[in-house]
Amino acid sequence: MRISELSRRTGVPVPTVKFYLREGLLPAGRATAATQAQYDEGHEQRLRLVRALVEVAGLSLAAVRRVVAAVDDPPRTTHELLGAAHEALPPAVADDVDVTAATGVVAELGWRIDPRSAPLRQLAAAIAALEAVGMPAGVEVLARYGRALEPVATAEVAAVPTSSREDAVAFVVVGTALYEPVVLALRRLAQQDASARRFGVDCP
Amino acid sequence: MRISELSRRTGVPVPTVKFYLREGLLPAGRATAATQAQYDEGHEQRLRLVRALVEVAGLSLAAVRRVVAAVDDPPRTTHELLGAAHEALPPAVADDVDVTAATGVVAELGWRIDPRSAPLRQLAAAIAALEAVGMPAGVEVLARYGRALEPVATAEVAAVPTSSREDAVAFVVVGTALYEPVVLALRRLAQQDASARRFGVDCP
DNA sequence: AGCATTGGGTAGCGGTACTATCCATGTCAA
DNA sequence: TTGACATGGATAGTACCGCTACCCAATGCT
Repeated sequence: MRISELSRRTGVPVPTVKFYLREGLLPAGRATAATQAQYDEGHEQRLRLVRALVEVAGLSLAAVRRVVAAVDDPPRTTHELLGAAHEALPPAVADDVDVTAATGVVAELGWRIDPRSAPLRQLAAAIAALEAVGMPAGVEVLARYGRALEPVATAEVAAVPTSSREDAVAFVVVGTALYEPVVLALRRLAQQDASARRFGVDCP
Repeated sequence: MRISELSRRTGVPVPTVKFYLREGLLPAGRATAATQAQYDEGHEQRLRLVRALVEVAGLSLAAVRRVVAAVDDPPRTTHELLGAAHEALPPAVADDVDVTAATGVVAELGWRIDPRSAPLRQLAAAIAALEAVGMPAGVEVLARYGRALEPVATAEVAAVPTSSREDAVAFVVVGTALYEPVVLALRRLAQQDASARRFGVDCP
């Protein structure tokens, strides 16, 4: 298909598709002439992925670029792939944060975590922020959160397909980023339900 | 204290503090003269909150403004306060999304949710995005996520202090926004642990 | 032949979050 | 008291992001 068809199918304006091509978020089409190129379903799929990462996962184009780079050039092992996906995703946290508290939580949970892991620094930053606003979170509270999330993560990792390399890559990268809004929305909904139960409100 | 002291204590540059004052994120100080004003610990606390919401929760200044507005002018009931906090937080989703799938998940979980609830639309948008990239999420999978998050949300709502109005407001608004990075970071860490267990890696 | 479409490129635009500068007023140490 | 410096208040400017508009020559479609 040509660029206008790609645009029509995905609802993304042609100038924006061109912009993504320039930015390297979308691979170039197969050139058939100086002013003609062909795009296929792979391009359409990639374009949908980029839009979903931007609109739903709220990623910046820079983060999207890192994510699709991980998709295009995946590390050798699935475990490393997960690490690459986590490195690509925001929030970026400086290397020099004090991860002591976060490491304590992880230890309490008995998890095996690389001490340079990006999520570890993100957790450390979040803990520090809670302290800064005068709402410190104790290790046992954080461990309760962690234990609640354990079965979810285990199920997710168990669902990673091992049959095909590409399937695994897509699943890990997309799943990590696109399920975050799902988790956040469900947490908020669960809060509303719990709040309705506790404070007793009539819902229309 | 004066503005420079406020700046020194929080690490926020003086011009930025002035900017926040202009934007209404920070209430004006008590003016003692034409070019002199006094700030107190309340200002310092608010400034820390604004910075935490921006840097850790990743909120835009517009979202921060909505959040602090909810803090300053809280609704009557705690349940409505939670709703206000959820409305103030991103992602903003159009009113006209199809919430059928999201409502189905909520029904499966047996939750009592206002059909106009913002998180319901956010869940609907996330489900639609997963479908668009070819990774549709079934009701039973989503319900498993929901059930895992239930105890967390129940514990959070149970922890809302009822003694003081201000404490409740601060807890709900700040807790909702600032615990989201905690949840996301812990989910990623749990994934890394599960991945290490499944794919067997040596961690240094 | 004629005209819209395409690819390819540059330039501009609107929004966000600051940052710099200016200035009249005020503080305070010498 | 005097003079250096800080402060509040305002305006203007900056840097980045994510597009969007425009232009042009080559091409395809009729």
